[in-house]
Formats: sequence, structure tokens, C-alpha cells
Amino acid sequence: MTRKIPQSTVRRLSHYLRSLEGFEGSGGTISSEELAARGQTTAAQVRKDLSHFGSFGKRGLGYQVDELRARLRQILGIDRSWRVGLVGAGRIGLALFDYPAFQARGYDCVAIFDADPAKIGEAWGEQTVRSPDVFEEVLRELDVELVILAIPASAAQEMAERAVEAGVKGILNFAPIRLNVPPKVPVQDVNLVMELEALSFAISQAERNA
Amino acid sequence: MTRKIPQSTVRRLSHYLRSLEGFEGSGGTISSEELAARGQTTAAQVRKDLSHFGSFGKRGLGYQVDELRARLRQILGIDRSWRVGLVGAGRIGLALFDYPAFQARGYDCVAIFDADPAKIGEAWGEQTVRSPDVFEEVLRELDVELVILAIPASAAQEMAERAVEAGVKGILNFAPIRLNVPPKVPVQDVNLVMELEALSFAISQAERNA
DNA sequence: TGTTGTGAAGTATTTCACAGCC
DNA sequence: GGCTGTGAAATACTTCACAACA
Repeated sequence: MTRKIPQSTVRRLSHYLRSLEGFEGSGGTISSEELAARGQTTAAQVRKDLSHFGSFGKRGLGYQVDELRARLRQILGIDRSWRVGLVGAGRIGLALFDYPAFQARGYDCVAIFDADPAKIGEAWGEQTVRSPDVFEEVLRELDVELVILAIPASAAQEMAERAVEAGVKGILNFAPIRLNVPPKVPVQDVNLVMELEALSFAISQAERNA
Repeated sequence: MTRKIPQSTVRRLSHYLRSLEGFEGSGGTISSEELAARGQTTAAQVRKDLSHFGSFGKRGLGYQVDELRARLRQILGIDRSWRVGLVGAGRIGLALFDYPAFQARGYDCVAIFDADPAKIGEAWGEQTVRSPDVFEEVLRELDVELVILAIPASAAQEMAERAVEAGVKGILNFAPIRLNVPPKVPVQDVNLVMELEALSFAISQAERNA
């Protein structure tokens, strides 16, 4: 167990969980066929994905929804809450801070940092924007486990290193660069320009083939 | 040529282009080896990726930076500008609207829509937030080719259908649902909750294996 | 009976390795 | 001599198909 799980599988697990969110009542069961229909995949794929983590379906019946939901949460590591530090109080930072789905999933933003003196001291909900001068200190004090870097590329590498130094366990990176951090600290990149480029590529391809 | 190109290749092409952005002067050349070092991949992968679109390197020398940059832009479909409609004037919409990298890459936001009466009429830069009542009409009038859906899941399917109806060529979708649109209209999904879940999964795995 | 869990088969993607060319 | 472009080999991922079993 716990061999290397491909990123594609992880994304599907997240889909499965979301599919179950709007599921009727509780106590019901769902088959791999139904689950596949709600995602964008096949029944065999669903079963294979789940089988990597044990076998918690009942043959002839399917998966019990409550249990499946709980197992998926556990697998994805969201059967607990995460203490998050937000680095960068710009537009993207604000959007994330306000994103209701985050709190709902147990991601608690416990500190906000920005280098802009004009922003330091600003109140955001119950938080106050802090100076990067106290970065490591605050991360340690508040036991921050996960940081979101919503800052320009030029500052991202430095803040990533300082975050790792302060004992952070993972980084969600919006800056369009590859962070160089020790392999024990996972980095998840979100690159909005890349997404748009993938889209314009797909459109261009469609036009060429038309 | 133009067989099916995997998504992974497209993402790498985007990386290669970004790597070249900060390249010294012009007139230089770069080898697949150097390009690979800047991305997160191998020299063979770089050559294979590029070879899908023709052969524009020089054996013994490498790739001419200016030419490669131009070819990559062309391949990705950003050697032109795109007329973009933004649907949803919330935090995420605002963050995207203000994202400097977008204009820089030729994505021009030419219209903004929001269903909230309080927001309709608000001025955003040179744009004014419009009512969805005039959605199709405005998209057609302004020749919008690409829409960004930054609205809740409950409204996304409807707006996607209306956008397709109005002749839009592609959709960047921030709503956490699978849009059901004709295959000729590519959809690129960005799911922030999924990214965070992928991160917490990676951390949990790292801890399990430790 | 109906549906899971899983080896085996089939595809897709990546890496290797080297001929071909600058 | 050095580096690309590309078939062939290796690896990774998905789908098939069926035994196991509630």
C-alpha cells in the first residue's frame, strides 16, 4: 500500500468526493458505474482508483456512501483541519481568503502577510495583514502547516525557502515559477496563464482540424 | 501533423515559453538540455515535444531563441489577441481582470457580466459590469471568442450553454462542475479546492511514508 | 444476481540511443 | 564535435474481463 499514486488518480478522488456531496440523505449505496457517470470516467477506473487504498466496497451492492465519503476525506487528508498562512494580500490572495469552499473543507487561514507597507495592519475578517519581517516567527508560533504563495515570481523562491525553514509542510504556489524546495515539502502549482494558454491551444487545434 | 497532443505536452510548451521570457538579449541559441534544466523535464522530452510541430532546431547548435519563442507562441495560439468575456464580477473575477500577465499575453477583457443588481453598472477600468440579460447580444456584438466563468456551480451550466449559443469558441471554467457542452468548444477547468486537496493528499502521503 | 477487486491486455507517454546533419 | 530528430524500448496508465463473493 501507499505506492506512488499518480496525480490523475488524486484528481479523480477529489471528483468522487464532490460527486457524493450532493447525494440523497445517508445510508444509501452507490456503484462504481454511477460514480463514473458523475465524474468523467469509467467504472473500471473508479474501482481501480479506490482499490489502491484498500477494498471498501461490497460485492453485489456497491459502496456505502457514508463510508466512502469518510474514506475519501481521510485519503485526501481533509478529515482534519489545516492551518494555512496566506502570503500576498493582493487580488488573488483576497479571492482565496474569501473563498467559502476553503473554510468548508477545513482550511483555516490563520495569518496573512504582505510586503506592501500600505497593506500591513489592514484588517481582513479576524486577521490583520502582517509584515514579512515576522514571517518565520509567526508561522512557528501559530503552527502553520501550509502556505499559499500569492505573490510575484520574483519573491516566491525566497518566501518558499523561509516557509520551509519555518517548518511548513506544503506549499500552494500561484507564482509562475518552479520552486526549488526539498522533496519532503510538496508543492502544488496553480498557473493561471498556463490554463489560458492550454485553452487557446485547444481552440487553435480545433480550428486547424476543422 | 496535428495528431492529438497530450495535455502534459501543452503544459510543458507553456513552460518552455516562460523559460525563454527571461532570456538574455536576442540572437542566442539554447539547447534542449538547457531548456530541460529550466523546466522540470529531460532533454529528450523537450525534443519530442517540439518535434510534434515540425523540426525547427539546428543540429549541433540548438534552437534559436527568437524563432523558438515565435513558434511556441504560434503553437499555443497566443500569436494573436483574444477577446475575452468575464462572467462573474466577484473576488475571483476581479483578481483575473486585474492580472497583469493576462493583458501582456494578449487576452483582452472586453465585457464583464454579473447577475447581482448591486454590481451592474459598476465601472471596472474601462469596462462596466453588465446584466446577464444582454449576455448573448453583447457577446455577439463584441465578437467575444472566449469566456471565463467565475461564478457559482449552480449558474455555470446555464451560462456555458448561452455562451456556446452565442458563438464562443472556448471556456475557462472556475466553477467546480463538469460543463456539458459540444465537443467543438474546449473547456479548461480550474478547480482551486481540488488543488488544495491534491496538496493535502501529498502531505499526508509524505507523512505516511516517513 | 449484481457488483467489486484485480491480474492481464491494451494504450499512451516517456526515455533511450543513435543516425543524420550543422 | 555537438546536438537534433526519431524509431525502438521501457514505463506508466487505462480498460478489459472474469473469478470471488455479499
